[in-house]
Amino acid sequence: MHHLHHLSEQEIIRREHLQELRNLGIDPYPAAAFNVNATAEAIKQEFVDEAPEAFQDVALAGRLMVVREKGKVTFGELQDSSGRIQLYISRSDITTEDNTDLYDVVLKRLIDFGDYIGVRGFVFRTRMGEITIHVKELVLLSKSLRPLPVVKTRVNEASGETETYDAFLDPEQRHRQRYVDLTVNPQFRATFMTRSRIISAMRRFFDGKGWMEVETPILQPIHGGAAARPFKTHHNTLDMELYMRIANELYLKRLIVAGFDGVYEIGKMFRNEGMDRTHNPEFTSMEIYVAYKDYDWMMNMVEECLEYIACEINQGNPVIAFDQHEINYAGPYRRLSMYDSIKEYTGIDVSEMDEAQLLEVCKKLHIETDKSMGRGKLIDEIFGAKVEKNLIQPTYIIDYPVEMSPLAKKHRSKAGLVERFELFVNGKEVANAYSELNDPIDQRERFEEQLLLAARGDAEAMAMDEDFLRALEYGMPPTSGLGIGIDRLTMYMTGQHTIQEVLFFPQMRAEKS
RNA sequence: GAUUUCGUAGCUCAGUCGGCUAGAGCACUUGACUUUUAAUCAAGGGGUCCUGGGUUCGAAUCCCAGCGGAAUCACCA
Repeated sequence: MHHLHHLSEQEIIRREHLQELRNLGIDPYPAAAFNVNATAEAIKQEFVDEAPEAFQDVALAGRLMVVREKGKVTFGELQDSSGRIQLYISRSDITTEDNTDLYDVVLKRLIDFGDYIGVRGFVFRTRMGEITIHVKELVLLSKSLRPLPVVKTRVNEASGETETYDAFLDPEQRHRQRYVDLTVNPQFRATFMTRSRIISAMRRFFDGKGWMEVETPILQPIHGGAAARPFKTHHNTLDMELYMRIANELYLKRLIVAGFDGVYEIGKMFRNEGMDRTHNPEFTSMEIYVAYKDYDWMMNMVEECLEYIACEINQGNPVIAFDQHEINYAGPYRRLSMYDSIKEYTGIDVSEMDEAQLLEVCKKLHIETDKSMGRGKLIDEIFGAKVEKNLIQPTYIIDYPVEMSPLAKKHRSKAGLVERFELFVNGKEVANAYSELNDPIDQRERFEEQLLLAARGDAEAMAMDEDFLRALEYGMPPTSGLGIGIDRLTMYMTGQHTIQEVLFFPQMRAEKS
């Protein structure tokens, strides 16, 4: 956006302040580093009145968020990455008798709420009991030309609770201007910090097992590995249609073919589908493949992994509340077959039914169907409508119909099923895993069945991937694979109800100019 | 994609049944104040009432269309 937006009165005033600072010889955007030796939270936690010696020379930097002028003395609040601490600035401390400009002009008039400043001084406690920095030196580090929303808080003396006034909570503004959101709403910073800790704990867990983090292509000539509609793009030099990946499964399996025992990738997937509070066009998934294992082993591994992550972010406690539910991530989780789960929640045994009978069941249960749906899809519809929402505590649904899972190995003892499980928490899927199909002839037939589904109108059916089949023909060891939706796991582990709250920059419509 | 609902100052919001020059708090400007804390006190400035049509003597308000947001539902993780 190149056009100048109409400047508000306050923006014009701040630009005037900027010019006046320059006229006084003060650079509003100085280049030199300002070295800090403390943070707001650390001081507030560590300062003790009996031993102030350790806090005689502290240096902090951050935004000046609240200013309370009181004549020749000013109180302010400095906000750094850790939190806020009060500043006490007295004119006689920062200026000389013959020139009080730094206080009377610069601080009181030209420095605005939201500016970045650096301060040096000593820590003390005011009469009102607040730990405060007595400022001896003050420098402007960066001028703010737009006024931030003014969110005020105070502690209610009766209840002891913090009350917020004029909160900045409009979702559109918060998401479009996340930098503003995170500046004035410190309560939302914690979610993103936890997200980071979830991912790093997961990495630590996998790395500790000796598995290798890898990267595979995002631009793919064939979109495989999942059922979803892709984004298309075009490479000019190759003059070639490419797809943004909807999954990385087929590439990770190629690496198992290549001889690695365990590979995993944490990265973005892209699906050109609807957006709502649990779906963003790009989302983060973790996929891992481990050779010589099966899905039973994988269920144990997932229990161990999620318990580890939960404890890492929750002070050693694997129980994390979501809504009114106390979700316990410590294993073992309940294991229930797909057919048994449908029987449990509908009373209907669909295990022996054919397509026509399943259509009847759907009709009876008021589930919409269409002609493109095969037997597996119909069973999935019934499951989605009647079972899924009931699975609050971590629950494995195991042994899916073969039609639903073209990349999973046929069940070792149950005909028509595959060795697959999905993990449900809070009524939603958070993980999906198989004993991977490594029989190249079977895999080719499954792809061919997908082509038939595509011909019936299933836009999400998988495409044939000849190179992947070639890899399997060279031989892939028995392998178990797992995918975990990182965004959804983060939602559940941070108590958030929308994916927008766990993404720094959720996709939005173009802003109108 | 469907339904419901919302869009007023930098921010949070009032604005009755259609009726004076569209309001409040915070923020901003000027002034007072050397331990305040939603600081206080005094004075002042600030508006494309989302956009475009329509009805009307008169529209922030009613009608139509559009743009944008939110909620619920449907599909996907």
